[in-house]
Amino acid sequence: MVRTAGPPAAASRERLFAAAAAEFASRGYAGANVDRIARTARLNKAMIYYHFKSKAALYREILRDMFGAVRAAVADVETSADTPQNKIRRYVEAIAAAAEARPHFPPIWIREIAEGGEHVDAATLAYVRDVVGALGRIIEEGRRAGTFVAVNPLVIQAGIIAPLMFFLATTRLRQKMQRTRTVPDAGLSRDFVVDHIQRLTLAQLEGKLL
Amino acid sequence: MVRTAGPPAAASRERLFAAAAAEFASRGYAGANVDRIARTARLNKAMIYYHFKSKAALYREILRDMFGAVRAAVADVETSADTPQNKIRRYVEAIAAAAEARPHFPPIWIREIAEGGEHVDAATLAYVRDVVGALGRIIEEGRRAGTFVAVNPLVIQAGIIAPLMFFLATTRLRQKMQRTRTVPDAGLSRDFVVDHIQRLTLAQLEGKLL
DNA sequence: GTCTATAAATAGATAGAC
DNA sequence: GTCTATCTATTTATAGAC
Repeated sequence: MVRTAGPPAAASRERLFAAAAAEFASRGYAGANVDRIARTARLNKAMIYYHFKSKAALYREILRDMFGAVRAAVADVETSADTPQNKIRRYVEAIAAAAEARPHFPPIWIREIAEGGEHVDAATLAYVRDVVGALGRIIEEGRRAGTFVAVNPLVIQAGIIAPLMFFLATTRLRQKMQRTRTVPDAGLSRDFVVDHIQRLTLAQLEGKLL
Repeated sequence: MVRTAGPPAAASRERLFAAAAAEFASRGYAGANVDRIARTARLNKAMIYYHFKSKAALYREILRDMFGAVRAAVADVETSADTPQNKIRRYVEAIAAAAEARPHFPPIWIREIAEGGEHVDAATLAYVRDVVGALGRIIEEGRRAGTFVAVNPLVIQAGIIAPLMFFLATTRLRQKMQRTRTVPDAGLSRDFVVDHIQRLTLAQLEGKLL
């Protein structure tokens, strides 16, 4: 089958998806404008309602994509053959990688937390639960092996997600605060932060804070 | 001076302020509705424009109140006579207390982070800078005393703020996830979390993660 | 699949009476 | 200080042509 000269139709849905992700990330659900999303995708507003049911449905699809990716990455880590310590390291790394592959991920996730999961539907909520569930099983594995102490998985999850998302989402804000050079940002690289969170998490799990 | 029977006029401004704080917290700046704010305050929408200049000005006033309170509490801690370790503990406690005194605080702060400080004006930004500056001086004091290692204050600040705000802001979300009882929430009290963050922060500052 | 035009609703802001 | 009524702009969503 020969393709026509213009942009392929299939790509338009993806352009809308990408434009919407960026818009929701920078302005939030309520602040997002479907007209602007369409223009960014070089399409018309009506196309959003053609490809997606509504603004809300479009947003939910983005949420499912985000947490579906995290769930898959984390499931790989859990079922692999590795020590609990390394699984924890790779768990942190996997979430960081999934978030970095989607620049809209940190702002959107952070906002949903602030809103108490207002737009999180049942399907997405199940993904989130699976992610925390996987972490809980890794912790339990380490506990049975005698290397980890018993800790609430939610505490550990919060200790990972919170600084990670904050770091990834605050790039702009940190630059804004730095224009007056009050605080040094040097050394705050992505790898540094991931490494830091890995150490912090393992220190908690190994009971080194008591 | 004898008070009249009806509600005193001075109180209406405060009712609007309180209603607005709750509205901004649960829906974000863009999602907030001035009409709803007025109704919650048992007043009319026009009163918002009488007491405040605009929706944006009202929001900025709330931000200044939030960070002004944190700045004051943190300044007290910094200038007090205490060991650097205790100052760090009290620094965490002071921020937690300021946030708890204002239920709207965690959601609003978290959102501003996601938005890169979109609505943060110069006055508020100065408050934030003072807060991080105070932390930096406490750390430097401990470093000179030989008890702390040199660490970027922003890393420490993020390590405190992120889990703390997440915990305080996710009460609803955690309840939502718990309806199916997949994850236990027991033991996740306010005091537990503050204590945990204090230990975590000191462990970093004392170089115990290396 | 893609567009223009428009309906329909919502929301920020103001005028003016009391 | 407080209200009602209204203006104006924005925005989600749809109808219908191509």
